[in-house]
Amino acid sequence: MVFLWPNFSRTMDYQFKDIEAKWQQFWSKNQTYRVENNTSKPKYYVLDMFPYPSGAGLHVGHPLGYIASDIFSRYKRLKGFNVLHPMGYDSFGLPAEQYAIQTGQHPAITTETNINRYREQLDNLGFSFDWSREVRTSDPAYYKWTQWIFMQLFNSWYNLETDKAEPISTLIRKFETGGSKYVKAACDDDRSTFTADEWKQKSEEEQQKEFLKYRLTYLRESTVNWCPALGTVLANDEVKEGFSERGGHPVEQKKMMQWSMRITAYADRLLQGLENIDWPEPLKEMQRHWIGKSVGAIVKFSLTPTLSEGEGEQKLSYKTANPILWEVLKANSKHNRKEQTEAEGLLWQYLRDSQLGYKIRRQHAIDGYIADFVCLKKGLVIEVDGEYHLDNEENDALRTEVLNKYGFEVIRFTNEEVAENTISVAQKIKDKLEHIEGLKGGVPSPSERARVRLEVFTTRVDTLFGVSFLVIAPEHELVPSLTTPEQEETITNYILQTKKKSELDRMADTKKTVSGAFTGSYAKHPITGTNIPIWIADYVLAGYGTGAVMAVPSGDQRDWLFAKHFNLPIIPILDAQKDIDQQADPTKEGKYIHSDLINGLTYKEATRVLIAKLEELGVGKAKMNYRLRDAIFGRQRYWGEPVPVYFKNGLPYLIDEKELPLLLPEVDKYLPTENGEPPLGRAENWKYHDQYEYELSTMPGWAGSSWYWYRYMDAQNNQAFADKKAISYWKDVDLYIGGSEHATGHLLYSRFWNKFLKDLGYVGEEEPFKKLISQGMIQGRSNFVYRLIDDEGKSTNTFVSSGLKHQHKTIALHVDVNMVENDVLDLNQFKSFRAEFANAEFILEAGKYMCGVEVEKMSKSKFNVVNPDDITARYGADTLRLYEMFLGPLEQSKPWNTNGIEGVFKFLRKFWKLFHDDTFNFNISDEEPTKAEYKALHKIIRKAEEDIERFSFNTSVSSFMICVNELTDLKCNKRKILQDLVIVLSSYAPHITEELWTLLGNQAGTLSYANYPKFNEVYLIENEFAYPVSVNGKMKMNLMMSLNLNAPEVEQLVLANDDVLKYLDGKSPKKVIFVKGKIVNLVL
RNA sequence: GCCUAGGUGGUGGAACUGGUAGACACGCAGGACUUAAAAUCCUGUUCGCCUUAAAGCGAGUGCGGGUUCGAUUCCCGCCCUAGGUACCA
Repeated sequence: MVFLWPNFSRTMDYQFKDIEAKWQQFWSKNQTYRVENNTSKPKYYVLDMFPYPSGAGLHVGHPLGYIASDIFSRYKRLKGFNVLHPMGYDSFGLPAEQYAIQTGQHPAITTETNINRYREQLDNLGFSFDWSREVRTSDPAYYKWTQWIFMQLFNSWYNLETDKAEPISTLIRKFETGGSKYVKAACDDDRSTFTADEWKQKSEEEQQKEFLKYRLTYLRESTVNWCPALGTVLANDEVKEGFSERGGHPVEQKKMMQWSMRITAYADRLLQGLENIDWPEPLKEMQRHWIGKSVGAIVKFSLTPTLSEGEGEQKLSYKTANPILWEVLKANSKHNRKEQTEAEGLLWQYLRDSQLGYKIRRQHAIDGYIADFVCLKKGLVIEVDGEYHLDNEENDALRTEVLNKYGFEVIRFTNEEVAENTISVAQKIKDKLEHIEGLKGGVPSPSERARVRLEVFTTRVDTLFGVSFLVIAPEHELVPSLTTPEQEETITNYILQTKKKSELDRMADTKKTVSGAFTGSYAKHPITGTNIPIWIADYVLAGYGTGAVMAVPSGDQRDWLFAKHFNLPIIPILDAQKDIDQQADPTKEGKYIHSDLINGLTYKEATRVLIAKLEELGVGKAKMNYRLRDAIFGRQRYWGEPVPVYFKNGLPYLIDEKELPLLLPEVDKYLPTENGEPPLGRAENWKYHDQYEYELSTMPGWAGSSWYWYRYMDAQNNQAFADKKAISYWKDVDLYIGGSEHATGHLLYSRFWNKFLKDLGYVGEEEPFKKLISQGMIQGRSNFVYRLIDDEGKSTNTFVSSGLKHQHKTIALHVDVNMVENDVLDLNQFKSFRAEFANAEFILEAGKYMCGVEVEKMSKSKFNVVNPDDITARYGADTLRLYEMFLGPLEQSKPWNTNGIEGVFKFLRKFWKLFHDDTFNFNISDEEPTKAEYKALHKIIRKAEEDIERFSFNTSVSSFMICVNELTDLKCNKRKILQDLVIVLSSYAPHITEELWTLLGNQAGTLSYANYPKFNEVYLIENEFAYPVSVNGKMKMNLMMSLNLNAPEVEQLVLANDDVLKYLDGKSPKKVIFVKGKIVNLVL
């Protein structure tokens, strides 16, 4: 291929426009950066976080990381690596859908338009991406594999014994051979217990239901931000203070059945993995905190009977409801009986009047819940659930747990089961009733209930003897049973008060006010047996740990405040605790006091001894606790991956793998249906095999990005998400550059999926991203003009320069930064900016209008957006690339300021001039370079190498400038120097160097694969050095001396020097410090 | 509150392992070239004092201490800024 370009560069100054266009075309046509998977070269994988293609296009902040990664990739290529440096688009997402709702345009179309614009902008910057590997998450050929991974997750469970994910088939084998007993899994809390025989007798549906409790992706009821006015679910960041960000409509918390990912199974591995990856410490800290592992202990406090004698052993017969809630429950129960569902009505006909031989009650209150049906004698609760448990206020799992605690067993049926086969359901109930052992003596008495133990989680089990009270969350399930009649009113009031408070909480300041209420009950200390009062308080959260804490006022500030406020004892436990009458002292130093069997021990010893003791007594054990929750994996949106699932009898099943991808169906509108179903509910005739309902929610934004780095390895493969050979060659990402805003989202989910894929043997590495650099944000730098206000407070058409504004009454207006240079306003541009400014008058300072400055987020509304296209048009891509790096350290956030760009542009012109004579004729000499010239070159060879390796791009740009300044001073135009300099600079400024590379007589396109010049120390060795001579550490003068001299020789020379003697003031120094090659210091 | 990063001229920043603080660049000031402007080149530019000048003196890396012959760098206490996070037991 021959390029016919005018030979302009031989007769003209640096023409960046033509040069850059020429090489961008050349690289594209010749596929210069196409990467092969089969080479003998070592691999290096450099990845950027791929962008979401928004309608606004790129601003100068976006390419910062791409430039850095491109420099690094080009550098590694010169160093002989086979570098994978791909780019793609995270193209599913909300903005496109929002736009579609507003305009009716299909999101695929607007996404395509945006991608094309992004591509054009990226192409302008001279990146060495291999575009043949581009991925788009919204492309069916891509999301086919996202769906496929979802299916693998659905078909897997987490075996705690092998500590990895395994196919469900291994779980089945375990159930069939040993029942549920020996299965150790990360699973739902409400899993059933059964023997192998019982398992085999279970129906297919019962088995499926049980699997769902183990699968790594499963259905769970979760709370979402539901906005009735918009008819949609909102993300957390779309909700501002309880209202939707768009439109300001009220948002409510609603429970919905949602797909979830069992990321908690991997909590510990996600934590451990952080030890072995080279990520910024703050980012790792964020993930650690997000996972929130606390190593502690569960301690069980038994409860002492709370009711007065006589009452104590009385059976409650059928009065099983919680007395506090009775009025409410009674009303609910009545309402429910009237509004019973069809299925409940059907079933009741078979259960009523002891037809089964047992007395069954319906809508019967137990504690704080209403059971659909209950047989009190046998202690069996029968629940009929809607498919999505729509009626459900409480969490089913919690409910079952509570009922189990009181000795009830719970069996559940779905509406469909009952409706389709009422008789067999009734028969199952009868069987159960006949086989169940039943409650001993019926319903538990208060004292029996009191035998329930209160579990607390603590990270400081060593403080056990400093416990002076227990605090449980107001929502804790045992609150009703623990409340004595005398305290009923107080407790009820407090619960009401907390409920109100949580609503107002957001408005209120964060100042801590102490509040709580005494339940009237006591617990026994597990070791000493003393009575400990039980309180409720809202500083204890129901959702963390066990929802109950043992309060140690001497060691915990919140407990301390509580104790002071309610006049509870504060027990010192360590001899090192100080001032505990002033505040809590959480120290672990010193020896224990007042602490029974651990008196005199240290923290470490005490913890070990106590846990052993608790375990021996069966009242506690060591326990790990995590803050991490399972991740919701569903959005009630259109523009996302469809979930490859259909429902049969209310249970989810996967579609056949051969049927992938499950394509996103066409819909008439991108809004929810009238019944509040997600937009996919609008799709016509969209049924699995024309009969079963598909899942209507789509996958969240992070689905497609949780594995995309593997797709780049083998982007066109339609047999697998990537070929095994490609994966074993590229392995993992060596360098990942992106924004730290993805710290706990994308970066955690990606690690999770990677570990899962590794467990199943699809990939080889435990961690996907070996090294990660988080780039700083580029902020906007806004400019302001100051408009005079007249006496009546009205705006005038006169504007005053920033330096004089304090002499007048003014208001500040944002002014477009593109009509401001070095904070000086271009008055003509300003006048033509808006009609109202056409006749504007100005009060100038020193003949100029100076604008005010503020650093803000870069956004259109603040008129501070700088488009990279404008910069490249004016200065070229090479200048922009260098300038973005020159701005400062990559990891630091900084405002964009175009002010310094001239300096970088001048540098490139100076560099160009080295190769040309005064009339811009290409002019290079083959003479042997001088020592000084070699020195300048080898300094930059080493410096650029060191700086790139530590990602200090700003300092290397400075060093390039120094080098070119030196060579200019030396009037160097020697090939031996300049050709190597071209290679070293090429990763930063690829266009100008390609041009000069060919002018030097090299083959076009070969620069990218040249060899990085070898550094030779010989050129930098000096035999003399201008030693700084300081007196008492203050630098006074430099003294040229040979580097071969040793300490006594130097001392002699220095003390004989006339200039030095001036500083000595006639004294002789007490001591002379000499560091070879560094410094001489005279101590007087 | 806690975690993390940071605080250096008018500005962006440099000084990598305790050894010449302010490299490089912008801006500004003065000058050369030009009819003029742009571009380019040269000189100066931390602050204060002193000086016709050359030179010199003093202070100085958020504040206060400490270690050291020597501290932007290490230690202790405090203040401020940015990002993250929270009644997490």
